[in-house]
Amino acid sequence: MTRGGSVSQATGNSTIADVARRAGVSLKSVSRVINKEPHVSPKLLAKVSAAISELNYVPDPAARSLAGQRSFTIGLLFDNPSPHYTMKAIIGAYRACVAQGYHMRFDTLNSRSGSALLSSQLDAVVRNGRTDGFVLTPPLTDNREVLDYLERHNIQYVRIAPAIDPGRSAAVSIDDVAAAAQAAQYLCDLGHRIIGLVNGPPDHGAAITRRQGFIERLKSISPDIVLHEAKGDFLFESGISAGEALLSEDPRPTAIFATNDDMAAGLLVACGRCRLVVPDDVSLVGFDDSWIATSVWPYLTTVHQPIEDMAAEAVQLLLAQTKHGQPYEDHMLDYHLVVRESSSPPAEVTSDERTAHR
Amino acid sequence: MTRGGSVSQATGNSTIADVARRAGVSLKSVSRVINKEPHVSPKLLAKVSAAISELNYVPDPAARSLAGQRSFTIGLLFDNPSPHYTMKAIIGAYRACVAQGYHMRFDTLNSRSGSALLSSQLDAVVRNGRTDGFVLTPPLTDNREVLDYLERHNIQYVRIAPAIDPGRSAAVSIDDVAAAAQAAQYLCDLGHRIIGLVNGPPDHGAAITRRQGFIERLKSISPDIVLHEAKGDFLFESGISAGEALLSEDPRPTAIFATNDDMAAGLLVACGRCRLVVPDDVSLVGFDDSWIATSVWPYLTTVHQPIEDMAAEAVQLLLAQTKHGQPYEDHMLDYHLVVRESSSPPAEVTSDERTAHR
DNA sequence: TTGTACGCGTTATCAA
DNA sequence: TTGATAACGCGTACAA
Repeated sequence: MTRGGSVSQATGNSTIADVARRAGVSLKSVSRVINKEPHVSPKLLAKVSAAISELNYVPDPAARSLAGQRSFTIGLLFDNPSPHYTMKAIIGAYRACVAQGYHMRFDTLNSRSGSALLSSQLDAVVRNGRTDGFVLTPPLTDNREVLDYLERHNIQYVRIAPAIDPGRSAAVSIDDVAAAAQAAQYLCDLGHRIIGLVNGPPDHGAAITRRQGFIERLKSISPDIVLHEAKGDFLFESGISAGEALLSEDPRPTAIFATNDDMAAGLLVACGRCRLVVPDDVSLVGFDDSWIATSVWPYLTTVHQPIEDMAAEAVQLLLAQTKHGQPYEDHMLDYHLVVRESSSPPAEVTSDERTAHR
Repeated sequence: MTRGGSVSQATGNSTIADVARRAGVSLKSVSRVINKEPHVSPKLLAKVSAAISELNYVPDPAARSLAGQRSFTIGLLFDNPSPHYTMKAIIGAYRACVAQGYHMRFDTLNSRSGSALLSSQLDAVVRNGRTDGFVLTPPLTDNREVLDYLERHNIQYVRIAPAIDPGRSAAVSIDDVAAAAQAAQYLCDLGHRIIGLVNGPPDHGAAITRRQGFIERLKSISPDIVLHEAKGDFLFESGISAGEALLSEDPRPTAIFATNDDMAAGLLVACGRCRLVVPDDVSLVGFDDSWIATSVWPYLTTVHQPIEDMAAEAVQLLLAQTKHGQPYEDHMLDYHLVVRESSSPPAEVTSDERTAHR
């Protein structure tokens, strides 16, 4: 109030012209610095940088996108049944977007609708979105219709955890085969020999890859291991029914691996209903290390997958690829098994039972 | 391919000039229609509307925000411990933003940092955000420093579930007092007379309001009801420790009300550790009806709060208020008790115990 | 390596 | 009630 006049200082909205004047250079030179273009002498860079920070200058994204080609917006595409996965992906991608001065949109597609509907959904997303590119999360990652559409329209995209067409686009993933194998190894090392497996939805590439990694390792450890499989769809409820099916098998599994945490939490319920104590009677291992893994009791042993980092990394790859047309990179991030309270060696009785049954 | 030439049709990027030409009017007239400005004759409106839909015209947000005042971006501010609440709020707010052609940002503030830090966090958010306004979620809703800052900088905002300074801003809420009272009534109707209460963080207005509503109703039903209180912070872990404290009370509560679902899920764990069966030995009631309420077993009886709708409504109020400077509205949305498997009448033993203790 | 002139698609000002 | 014209802040083409 008493300061009077100049509002522009307070809100930090100086323009590129202010910076140029203050640094004693041309508009274009400032622009070069902002966009990290080549042909900028060190001392010009220094002058401009100084002016920018003195004026607290922040480029106006609207003006940039109007003048340039880019919208400074990227889109995150989902069709994921697990809310926990979605949340982490949003957070991670958003972090990367903010860091780069980008907007983020997210949209949900229904990939199980017909191909006509799918393509009209894509039309809608693409048309009013004006995005510079998309990050695809599973299972969209492995949907060829989506991939084809994007390529046909010349739209940049990066995939998270693709299971098909490697090299078709930039991608960020973990080694699902090895991760699931580690879970199998862990359970066997604990002494389990009768093991259950809860699968994910059949259109979900990672679900298939995890199954494969888990089973292969089991077989390679010993041909005597008994494996029971059950269907699932990555949702909590399907974990309950899968668990009830698995626990009524004979011989009954002493350990169950679910291909995601939501279903593992459902297994916990099934165990409760069957009056079985976890981990004493049944060991449980999940996959993802999402919030639900530590929102149930006992806390779930699970494979930690850095979903936030993967999404952030995907955004960075996308931006790098839109700026300089680099060849497709495939970034492999680390996973690790997190051992918590839902797993332990099988009870003695169990091994007696097993021999009795043979 | 065979259609030849015109690319502009396919991608839908026609400009306001195209529309004006096609409708045979001036640029400004089209602009008026788009922005629903007054002084537009019906037949002009009809011509322009027709041209717009024929050309599939969508205004360029970048150009709009450059020429106009608005950034077409609103911000959602969080400092919420519960990830489930956050996710729902994001989804709801995002839905409303997309419907109105707005971008959405979200940022996290740490309101427990000192006031100097808080205000620099706000500076950062406000400066590089260029948002048209903010939606404040609890507990930021009741942080006077934040409110003061926003008003001092003349920034529009809407609060979700405010507990202080009613009328200071537009707001969206539910009647927390009545909602908690209904939970109390429900438990008493079931026959419970020894009841536990898990509180939320002290800086969280709704937590206080819920406590108040719950206790008042209990007292009004009967002065003989025994109430045990425990501290909590809205997180899962605090539910566990609160539960352990409550369950070791003498007389032991036959029912516990947690002021959010995450803590109620923690109570479930405490019950398990104490070898108490829910709901046979202890009834549990939560608040929010978030995902976790149906990701545990037994499913939680809880008060459903329409978080997504509240956030969406908040966005709409904000946009209405930025466009036409209307007076502050306070929208009250509906809640309802969702009875699931975590609650039942107290076991007979319990009422014997109660009389024995008196 | 640096600078100049122009245009991006829209809204705002002012006149008709 | 309508329309012409000047910004908005920045990137791009081209020139120096």
